[in-house]
Amino acid sequence: MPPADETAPANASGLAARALAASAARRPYLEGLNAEQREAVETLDGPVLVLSGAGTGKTRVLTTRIAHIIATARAYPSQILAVTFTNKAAREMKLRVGLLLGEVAEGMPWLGTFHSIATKMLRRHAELVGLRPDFTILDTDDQIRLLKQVIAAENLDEKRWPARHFAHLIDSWKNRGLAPDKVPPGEGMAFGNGKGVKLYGAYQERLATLNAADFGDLLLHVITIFRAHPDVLGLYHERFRFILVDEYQDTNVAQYLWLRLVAQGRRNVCCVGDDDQSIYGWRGAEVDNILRFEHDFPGAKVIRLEQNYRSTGHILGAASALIAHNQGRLGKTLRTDAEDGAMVTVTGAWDSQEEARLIGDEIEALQSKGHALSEMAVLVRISAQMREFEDRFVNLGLPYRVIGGPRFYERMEIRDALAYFRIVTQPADDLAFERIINTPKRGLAEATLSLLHNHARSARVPLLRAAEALAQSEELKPKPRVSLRDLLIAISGWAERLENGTPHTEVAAQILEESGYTDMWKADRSAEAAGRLDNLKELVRSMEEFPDMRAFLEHVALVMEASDGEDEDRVSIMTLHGAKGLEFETVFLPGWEDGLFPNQRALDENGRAGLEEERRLAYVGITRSRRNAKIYFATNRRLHGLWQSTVPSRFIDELPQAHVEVAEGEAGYGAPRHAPSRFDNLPAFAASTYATPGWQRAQARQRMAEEASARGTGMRGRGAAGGFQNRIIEGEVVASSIAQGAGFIMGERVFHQKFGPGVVAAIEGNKLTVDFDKAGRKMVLDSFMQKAG
DNA sequence: ATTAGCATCCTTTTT
DNA sequence: GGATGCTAAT
Repeated sequence: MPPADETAPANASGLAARALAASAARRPYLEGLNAEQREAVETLDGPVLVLSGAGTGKTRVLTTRIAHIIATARAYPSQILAVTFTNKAAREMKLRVGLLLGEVAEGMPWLGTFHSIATKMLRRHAELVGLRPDFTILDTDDQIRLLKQVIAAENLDEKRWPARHFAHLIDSWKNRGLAPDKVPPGEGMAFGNGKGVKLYGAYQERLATLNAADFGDLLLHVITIFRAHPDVLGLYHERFRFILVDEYQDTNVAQYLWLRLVAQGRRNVCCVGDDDQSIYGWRGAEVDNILRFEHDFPGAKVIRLEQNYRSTGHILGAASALIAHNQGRLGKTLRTDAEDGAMVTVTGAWDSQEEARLIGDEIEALQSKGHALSEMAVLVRISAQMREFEDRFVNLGLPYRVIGGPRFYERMEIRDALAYFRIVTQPADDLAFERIINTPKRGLAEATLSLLHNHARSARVPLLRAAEALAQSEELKPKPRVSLRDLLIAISGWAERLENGTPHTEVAAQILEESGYTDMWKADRSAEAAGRLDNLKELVRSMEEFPDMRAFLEHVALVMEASDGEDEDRVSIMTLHGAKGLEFETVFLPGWEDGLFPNQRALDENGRAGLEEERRLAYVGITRSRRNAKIYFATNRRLHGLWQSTVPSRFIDELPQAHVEVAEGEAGYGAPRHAPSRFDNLPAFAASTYATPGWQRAQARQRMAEEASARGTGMRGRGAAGGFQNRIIEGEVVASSIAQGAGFIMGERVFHQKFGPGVVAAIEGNKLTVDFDKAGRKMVLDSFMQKAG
């Protein structure tokens, strides 16, 4: 369908006249922009690359540019293509453009994520790649289940060739714009006894039969269409007078190819990005796209935004010096007019628990001084670090919010419910049918399913149709036959109700009730069951915003998010990746230890490029803060269930002395007291907490083990602390030895990190039986107990 | 058909 | 440590 749903301004001279008239008018939205920003906003014609450092007003430039285009009547909102990576960014941009123009602009139909815009295009031309316009979008889970079938169909051992691995491989091909026939022969050999490419092709065929596309297809199919049908591409050249791209450093090859095809029309393309904030290399982002820009769009104007409006001097100084250790940068020099403010602090902790304790205390201290919790964030390298902070904050009663947990639509109960909705609206959706056929349990498992599969394959019909035929025949035993028939009757009943206009939310609720799905969770005694039922209610409630079931499912596939109270005052806990684009007054950066951050695996797999990406991550972390950045490391951390002693991150050594200070720990917490350049000397604690006999014994044990390993394997690692690297201390040993001389007595009030306050009920060696006020009676190691005042 | 118990694997995350 | 996924037992 050609994109001709609105009339373009009648002709060029009409446009020019209006532009002239408008340019004479006042443009309040330009006020307050600095010279570089203003240039980035006003350079409308031809390709523009904006290199925008952290906190330099990138979003402001983008939104103002859009407002400028519209206000000067250079194009209608519907003639502007604006692409972001996340729905959140798209929403924010929409909102801010609206604010700038004061409600004048009706929604911009082509402002969205790469994927949502590609989907919109693909639905219009689906038949050109063998899909129907109402194709289903599969998520990763569906994708993997489908791949399992494809792999099994080739008689390959699923264990040797895991579907998950293959899914990554296919994604990486799709991210590079490679259809099955374009994959370099060598690469396909690596999987499935050399059948990689064949399997990829089989998978694509299955997708077509299912009338489905995975996330990678959305872009890839559109690229295929654009290449094979210049007339279709021409429609979009005609339409899009201006193109804007956010976070350009994160584009992968497919996105780049797509963009280049669309932008080669009028060449009014403006990309905004920061090579120093490229942190998605591992999922196919190509920083080189920034360098290629000038090559592909000759005569491109490059504008640097270097005035930082976010952070104080010390924070900017520390971050800039750190990132300067990277080679292969385009290079920017950020400057600020802000005061120096507080230095970046570095604090050492004995272990990760103490680290969490220190941060918790500091947050409470700030809070009591009147700082908002919503202005503080804990930014971790890996999600596994989050639990420790959650535990600690629960104990302190600090409200917190974890950002980037499992997404709402990825939860089991939501996916199950959606599968029901899908099969009702999309009879060909075999994956949905398979998901719900025996959920809740109706005695339709493997045996029945394989019978269905055989039928479906030989008759070349979807599973649902095969099931209908089978339910009439004698092939099934009476029991499964009856329950299959009941299910089919129910499904067609629901479909009918949707057809004849029963509100979709009502039908949805009925589906969940009548299928027995909610009953299944009501009968479940496990702790999460109640939450799952809530989620289901929330799901049905959220459907109200959509006109019908189909629109709802479309939305869900691409955008669905949990809506937890964003406006409450809470500390945020999130990964460094999740923090990109956000800012806080105070940022806590725990876990700066070699191996964790920079992450060992990034180093192993990608060498120096990996290290540089980790360093950019560190840079992103520090530059999230407006006033305070607080870095932490622990000398002992439990990884994969084992205690390991760790070495402070090399990034700490790279921080400039002029902007960084070593924090004095709270009394008794044993913060190291030495110069920042001497972090390698750890562990060298002399603080009182660790001067207990038990701890000294543990140290002696460490030394013995160390000497033993030195004799056995020779010295390794670096410097004086080298011997401590990679050494494993069993949790029990450390814990019980610290406990020596703890001297608890019966009836004593005690406190436990996890269970809270309680009373000692019995003592057995180093094990205490404690009646906790909240958690009841528990047996715990005394080393985990503290005496309560 | 269901489930308990055992082995295995551990970044980062969007769509 | 803990989630996940498979085997083996009921």
